[in-house]
Amino acid sequence: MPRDDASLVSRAPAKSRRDAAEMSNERVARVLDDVADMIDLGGEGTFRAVTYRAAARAIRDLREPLGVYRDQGRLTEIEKVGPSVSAVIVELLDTGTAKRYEELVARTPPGLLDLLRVPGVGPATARTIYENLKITTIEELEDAAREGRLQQLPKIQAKTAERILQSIEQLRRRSGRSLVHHALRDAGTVLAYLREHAPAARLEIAGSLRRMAETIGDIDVLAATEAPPRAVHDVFAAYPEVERVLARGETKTTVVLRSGQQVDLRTVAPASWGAALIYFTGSKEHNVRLRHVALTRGLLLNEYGLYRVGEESGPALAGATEEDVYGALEMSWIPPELREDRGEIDAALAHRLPVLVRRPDIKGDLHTHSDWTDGRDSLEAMARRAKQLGYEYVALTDHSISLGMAKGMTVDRIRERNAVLERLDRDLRPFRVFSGCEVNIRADGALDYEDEVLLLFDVVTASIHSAMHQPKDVMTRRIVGAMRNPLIDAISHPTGRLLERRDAYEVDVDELIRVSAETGCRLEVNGGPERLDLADVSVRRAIAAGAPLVINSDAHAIGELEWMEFGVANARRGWATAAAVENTKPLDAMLAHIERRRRSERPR
DNA sequence: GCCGTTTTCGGCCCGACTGTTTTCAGTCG
Repeated sequence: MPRDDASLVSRAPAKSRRDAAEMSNERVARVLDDVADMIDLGGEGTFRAVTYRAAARAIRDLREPLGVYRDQGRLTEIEKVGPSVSAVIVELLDTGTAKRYEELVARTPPGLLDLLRVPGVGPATARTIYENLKITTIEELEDAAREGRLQQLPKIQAKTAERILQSIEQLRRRSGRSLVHHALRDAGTVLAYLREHAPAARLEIAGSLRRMAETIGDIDVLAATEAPPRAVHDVFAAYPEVERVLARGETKTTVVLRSGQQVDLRTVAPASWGAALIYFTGSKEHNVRLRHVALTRGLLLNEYGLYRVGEESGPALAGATEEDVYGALEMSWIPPELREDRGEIDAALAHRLPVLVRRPDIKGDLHTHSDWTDGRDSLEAMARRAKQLGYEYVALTDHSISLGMAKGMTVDRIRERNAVLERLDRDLRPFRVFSGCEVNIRADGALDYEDEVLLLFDVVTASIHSAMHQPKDVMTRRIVGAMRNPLIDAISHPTGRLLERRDAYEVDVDELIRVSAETGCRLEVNGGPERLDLADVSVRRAIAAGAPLVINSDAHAIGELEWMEFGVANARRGWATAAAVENTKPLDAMLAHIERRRRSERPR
């Protein structure tokens, strides 16, 4: 979802009848989130805001459209949806807006919601800033901070003003790109619709989504058809989720969906399918290098095919499939995840591309959460789904004690939880269920638990959840300290970045890689679509240095276990083979690892 | 605003961290 969705104007509910009839769960959830923000800004009961936010989240987790719940009179069965919220939802579904929402909009200064997007600025600060300086835009906030006006306000001094300026800069660098799971969801529904209705021989997603890039710009859809492509484009433009058509030509249509996602459809003849798929998959840099390789052989490559220079109007040497085109250039076929001009073309010319890790290579997920802390499903539901997904084992790694927000586990609760896990472990054999923990690394570098408590677990991953603004050397020492404890198996989301939301904290990743290779403490490739941490380039450096990796979903609900796929894609983008990833190893290797850990057998 | 009873209000996740404060408010997760 593009970032500018966050502005008040673009987030306002749709007014037309047609929109109202089809207001999506996401759209309703966003209005409820706005209501919560505006309640906070107005200073009326914060718990009311908490409820709206909780309802929005529950709605995002629904598996059916809200319309179905309304029609069956089941709206109040949704968590946190009572009489008031359900009335708002019904109004939204029926009319596209709601009185409660309109009233709040009317008395909230336009643009004030935007101030909340600045990390470090919450409702109280936003209100102070507005009441004293009448500031309602991020631009005005920036000016005021630069001119020193901000720090004349109560509770705001130089340091706070400085932090606000930094946050605004971060915000500026955000690009309005979508996270991969959002883009994938939109792409899936578009593709399903086209496959059912459009007269096309082939349909595929191309572009950054096919390359499984960290974040996605437009969704590119490629269609092959013998017939004149007009009919395909007509069907596409009539897709019910289309909000507006930006461009409409003979072979290309660009639309914006209700979700805010832009989608391009292009059509080609089947004989050009492979060449077009390469061209529209990119990256641009990959294509440039590829065309250069073609030219050195006296060939010309474009989206229609591969030709001898000067014979572009004649028959193509290749073009129907990607394999044909790469083959005609005497190269191996290149997996889309590698097409970034980072050496893959030379490797393909030498037929020395690595065999990349695949999702079925993964034997177990070692970072998952249950409703014992901040997850949304039970230990049993998580374990059973993990088994269904074809793994040999799973570790439930709920949060440690200091994450109050996540109901961190006391020693008593750890023992109680272990009893449940032991029963599951017996019941689901030969599948194995391990007791794990995501232990917090505190500001001073200490772990939340003493070693004797860490020994209550089979699998422990450590991570940073607080004090993210420490200097680089302090932060690095903090993490390295955890890595040198042989009871710590891995470091989760090693840089703490949240894509499109928060930069990585200052940390010497190369030092983490070095210590990882030295101690065997693994570095996690986190599959959470808003983390994908480590970044692909760091994954590649880790592999080169011989640092052991582990790919995890960090799932907080059963549906999120499939985020493993994103972690695998990210590892592939970092050229990872199965051998570089520890949790591709089978159960007996995992059991041996747990046994070694129990005896603390690891270089420190 | 919801929830779950101790059925008609009181509690709602709560601790760490930061910056501004000498005891706490705001933000975050």
